Amino acid sequence: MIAVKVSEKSIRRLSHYARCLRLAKIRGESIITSQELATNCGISSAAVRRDLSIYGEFGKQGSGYKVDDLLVNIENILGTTDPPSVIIVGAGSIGCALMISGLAGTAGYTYDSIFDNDPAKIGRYCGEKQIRPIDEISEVIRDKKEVIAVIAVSSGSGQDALEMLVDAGCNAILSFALEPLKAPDNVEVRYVEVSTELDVLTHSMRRKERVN
Amino acid sequence: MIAVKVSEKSIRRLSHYARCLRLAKIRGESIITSQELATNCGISSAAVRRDLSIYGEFGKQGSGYKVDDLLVNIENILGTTDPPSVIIVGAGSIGCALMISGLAGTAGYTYDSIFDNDPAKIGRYCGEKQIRPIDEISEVIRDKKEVIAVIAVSSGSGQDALEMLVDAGCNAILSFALEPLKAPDNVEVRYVEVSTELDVLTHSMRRKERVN
DNA sequence: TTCGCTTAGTGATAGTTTGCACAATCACAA
DNA sequence: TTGTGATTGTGCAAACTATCACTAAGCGAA
Repeated sequence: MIAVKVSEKSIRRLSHYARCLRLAKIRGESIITSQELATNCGISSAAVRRDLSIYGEFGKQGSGYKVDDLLVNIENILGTTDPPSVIIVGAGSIGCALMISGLAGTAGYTYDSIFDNDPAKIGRYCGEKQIRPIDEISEVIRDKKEVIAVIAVSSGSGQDALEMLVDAGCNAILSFALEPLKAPDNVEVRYVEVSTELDVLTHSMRRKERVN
Repeated sequence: MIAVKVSEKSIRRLSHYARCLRLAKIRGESIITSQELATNCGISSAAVRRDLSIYGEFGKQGSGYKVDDLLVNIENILGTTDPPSVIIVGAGSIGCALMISGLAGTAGYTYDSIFDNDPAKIGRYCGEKQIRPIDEISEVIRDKKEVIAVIAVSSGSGQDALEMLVDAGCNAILSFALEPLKAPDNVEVRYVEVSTELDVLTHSMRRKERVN
């Protein structure tokens, strides 16, 4: 496959399409149109077609896209055909909740293990898995080769966690920490920013009041 | 204040600036430059100045921005000077974790209450707060006037939860549910999409392998 | 087959966002 | 007061993104 350079927004949308396709598959549908995908994802059908056409011609004029084939193709593009393991750093309430709630309905990710540096927590269970001491992280990362790490440590320790992960060879991180983290260029860091989402909601709510 | 029409991206960045400013305040700094804000948020200083100049001239050439004043101004713009209450629908692991972990370090949001429809859970504690029956939601929303609701229910029940909230008068929702939700135009819905973030990370990781 | 209907793929266009670069302005020191 | 160094606010160009609207192609019925 040719590695096309494409925007992050487009990749996010591919992820949404994949989710819709999985649902359509469950419903037993075998064909889906750009219009249906668009409605499900809240965008225009032209956007859907454009996103998909970047990578090839997956559809058939007059009918639409084969659900199974398109899903396979998108998972190929995303690389989620054989998804990497996910580990969690920090067995606080958020870390444990992620572990327990699992990732059902996603591309097939599974939480492999969870770590903490608090001796009192080590050995306890989060769902099925026991909390492991943090020094075992590098071993796990080396074994798995490819790992996405979720940082769910308490405020202020995010940067330390990141550095430990990077040293161990991890290059994909999803952080729930509030603070912005610094990482080398070859490491991709993304954030789940609950507080920013709340700010955006507040802004929109208050703006409406002003306008009305 | 004039209600300027502005992009969501810009609002998100304002939220980040606010966070940086709070940290700077804690560190005891009284002046901050666009360059410092930019470095902290991982963007260019021109972007910072542009975002801020949309709403007024908050800075002083030659020195920078007064930390306190700028923070007040941004909180005014976002509407977070007096932030709305946040309620949680769904006392599963994620809902409870949010309640427990709290919102320290944010604009000052507090989780007001948490609801579930499972009789077995009602009355139990999530941190300080007892889980309340779901039929009390509309009462709470009416009392508070302005509420942001976090949907953290199990897969498949997201739409039901949303409709109940909308009926009760809530018009700002943050959903952790996987499925895309349908809502009236006057209701703002945002999503925390852990699985999409993982997909984006996987894509970036796998793309690097191909290129190298 | 042929016609009419549906839908994918895409060139062109309009709209947004970003980044550069510089004039205007301020603080401060001599 | 005058000169120097720093930093803001912004015009402009370039890059990027979304949208329209059309062509080409497939499907099914008569």
